[in-house]
Amino acid sequence: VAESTQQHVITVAAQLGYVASATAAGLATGRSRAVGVIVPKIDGWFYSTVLASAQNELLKAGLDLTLYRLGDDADARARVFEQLALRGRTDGLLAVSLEVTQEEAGKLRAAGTPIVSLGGPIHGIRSVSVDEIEMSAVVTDHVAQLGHRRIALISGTPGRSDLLLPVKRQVGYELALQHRGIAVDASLIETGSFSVESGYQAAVHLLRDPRRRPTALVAVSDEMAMGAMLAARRLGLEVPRDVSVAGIDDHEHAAFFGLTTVAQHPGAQGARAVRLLLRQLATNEGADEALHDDPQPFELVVRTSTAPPSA
Amino acid sequence: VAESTQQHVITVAAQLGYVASATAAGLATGRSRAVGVIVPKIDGWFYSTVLASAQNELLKAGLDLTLYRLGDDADARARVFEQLALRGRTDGLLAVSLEVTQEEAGKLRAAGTPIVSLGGPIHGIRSVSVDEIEMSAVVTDHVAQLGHRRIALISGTPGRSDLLLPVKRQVGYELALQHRGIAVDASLIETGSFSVESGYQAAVHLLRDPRRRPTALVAVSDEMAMGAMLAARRLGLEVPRDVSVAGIDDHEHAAFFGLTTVAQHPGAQGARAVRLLLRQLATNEGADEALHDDPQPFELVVRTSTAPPSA
DNA sequence: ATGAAAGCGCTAACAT
DNA sequence: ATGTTAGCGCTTTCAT
Repeated sequence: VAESTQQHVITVAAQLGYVASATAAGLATGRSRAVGVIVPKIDGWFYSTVLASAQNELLKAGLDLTLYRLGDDADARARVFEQLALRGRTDGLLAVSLEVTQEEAGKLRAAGTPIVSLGGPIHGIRSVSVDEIEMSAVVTDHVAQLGHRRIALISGTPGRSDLLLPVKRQVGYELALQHRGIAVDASLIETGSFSVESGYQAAVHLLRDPRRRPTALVAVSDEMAMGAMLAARRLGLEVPRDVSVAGIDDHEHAAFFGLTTVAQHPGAQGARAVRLLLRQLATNEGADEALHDDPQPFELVVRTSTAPPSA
Repeated sequence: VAESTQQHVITVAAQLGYVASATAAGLATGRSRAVGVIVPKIDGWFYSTVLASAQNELLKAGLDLTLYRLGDDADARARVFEQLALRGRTDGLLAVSLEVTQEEAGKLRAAGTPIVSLGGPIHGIRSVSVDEIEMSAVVTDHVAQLGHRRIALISGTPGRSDLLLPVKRQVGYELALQHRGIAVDASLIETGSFSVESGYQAAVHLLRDPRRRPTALVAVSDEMAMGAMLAARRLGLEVPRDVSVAGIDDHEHAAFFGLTTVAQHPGAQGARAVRLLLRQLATNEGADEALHDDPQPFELVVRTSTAPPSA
């Protein structure tokens, strides 16, 4: 074919706005150039950060991101798994903080695509996560090491989809105390729902009575820790003079609040999970690699909300 | 065919985990059973709420949601529009708070699918949005009506993708003041970046000097208003005794802060936009309906952060 | 009513 | 190296 003719065809095609049909290509190749990301919810700093970086990484590879959000409603959750079963819609799956029933795990497998999980260990699949227990133990130990003995915990009620998270973090707290020879006192443990407001309420309960007041307060999430700081101030207590407060996560607002916390890096985790998935897609290798957890880094960030007890 | 044979086939198919290939169906029908949602970013209360409800609504209809996030990076933004041009990946597009260049608008149109926009008027396409100017005027007027005269504004620097939003809200503020016969004082206008922290900084600037201090403070978003409340407290001022503070949006934390604001309903807006899109998909009708804005409801929510000036 | 066949628009394997 | 052709797995139209 003559050079000029080729040029002409290209020009005309462009003018007509021709673009190759992704669907047809998909049929022919058997790949959809899309990966599904399953999240429990999308509001909340952790999820949106993971999602943003996953999207970024996928976009670089020219892959679409199909979003599946489970939500609180059991009905919607069921619909998601149904939809996922529609084989061939995605080339791979990224499951974020997902804890699934046996049946759901089956549907996931039935999707027949590579899966990588982030932050939620699903039996038999590659997972990227941090050591929640250790992370929690690290902050708790930091507080204990400052000399505190009456260290309260604002724990969390597990949601439908992330059951283990608060439990693990509570275990870390207990382990750290035991390690320092401090007895775990159940009356020093309150439960919140991961929101700022619930942290506020829990802290009010814990701090209200001056006789029983702890000298330090560890919250299982930064958002609850911020609520606790607000509560302390409202009760006329100064942080860290009257109470130390520490959280877990290194939320985007943590620096603003001067909150001592353990930082994890959801963006990096998301990117890593996607790259893992991409590699699996490229090499078509399934379970050849070690499936066990791939522990992600975290580090203690000491700011101004913790100090030795003033007594 | 015998009844029993039919049953048998169905059973075997189920056992094999057979599911119809969405791709093949897509090729045959010309529809992908997915809609693309374009957002500037996904962190932030407004976007994640819209996204969640859009996802919900789509799921009910059995449609996938393909997420396109523009991000701050021009490169990534360009890639998104490229990707979108891959015709046939989506049956429709929902553009959230999107402001596009001429060229980008062209690519959007080239996608050849129905588009509905939410919160960002794009020339020639159906859009669901609130009257930003009026919304802002309503809070400002509420504050003025309480008797305040020195009313400061924490405005916003427009992001790459939502240029007009802060401008419109500032216009609403100015209009409301003029309406009450109050001169707009440029020294009473600070600019933030929509974050809690930037609201804090802006408020510090505005409130630091007791002689020039405004008696009330309107922020162009609730997050900045919360930052302002925190700043006021830090400066030893009590809200609303020493300064009134009001915001716009009715953020999920607004009630917790006792913040007076104007509520808009991103969830309802998202659901409405999706339903509009769905109808367009079903009826294949393009521009037959009125394209002009479809104003969404909002209402003033008076809480405890505003009161008459104490002087 | 049921079944056969002709595409949908690509990719990949083939023959030239 | 280039051009040709046979599918990919559905939907839909057409003949039975």
